[in-house]
Amino acid sequence: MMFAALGDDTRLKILVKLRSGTPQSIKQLSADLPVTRQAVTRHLRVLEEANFVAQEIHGRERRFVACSEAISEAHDVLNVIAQQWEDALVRLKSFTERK
Amino acid sequence: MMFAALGDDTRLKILVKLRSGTPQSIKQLSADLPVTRQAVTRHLRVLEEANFVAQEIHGRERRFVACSEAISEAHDVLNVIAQQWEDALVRLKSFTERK
DNA sequence: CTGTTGTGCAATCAAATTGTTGCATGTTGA
DNA sequence: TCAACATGCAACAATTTGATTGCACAACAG
Repeated sequence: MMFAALGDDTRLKILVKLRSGTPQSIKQLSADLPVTRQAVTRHLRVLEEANFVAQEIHGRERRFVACSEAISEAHDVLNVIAQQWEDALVRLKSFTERK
Repeated sequence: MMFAALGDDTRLKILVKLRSGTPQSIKQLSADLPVTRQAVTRHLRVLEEANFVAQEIHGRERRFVACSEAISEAHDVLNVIAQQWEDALVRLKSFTERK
């Protein structure tokens, strides 16, 4: 799920790394993270399933970029909970009930 | 952690229930959720630790209300990741590094 | 006082999460 | 061609999470 994907420190760090906009390989992203490359791969899959990142295959590398759409969607849901966007309630309802 | 607290469907539903602003007891909150009262109690503790809710004791009841501060903090972090608030980067760094 | 009600706490359990190591495989470049 | 490199995949272990049941207890209402 969306927020669950953000609920891990390593994944947040990965997203921060991707803020630059430059596509980065798994190797690059693993560089100064305290976990193995394989662990980073798993985190990237979680982020991809929640649409926070997308990948482009480039030779033997898989380069990842951040997707701003999912982030603004998360944004919207927060707004609903914060009761700032009354008329977006329907969207939240469909969100919390669709699974 | 902040987003981890939001990363559960039941907890999101609890927050939506609390959108009304009316303090609600554990019993009330458990009412039409598909889990036991004890499970809801645990979820409320998680939400409280992340400062999404606060409680006020009222006789034998514990009534919970939503706290908008934590939600806007989550908001801020999303903004940073979305690269919309360049100058808030420092805050995110301290956030992701403080544990 | 006494029964009902709202909660807390502990023990337990299954499933998911996070991480590891080891080995296989396709790509690149000298 | 062949070694180095970037990954994928599988097996496993440890921890956390989400939920349950059962029992205890304090507060309210009659």
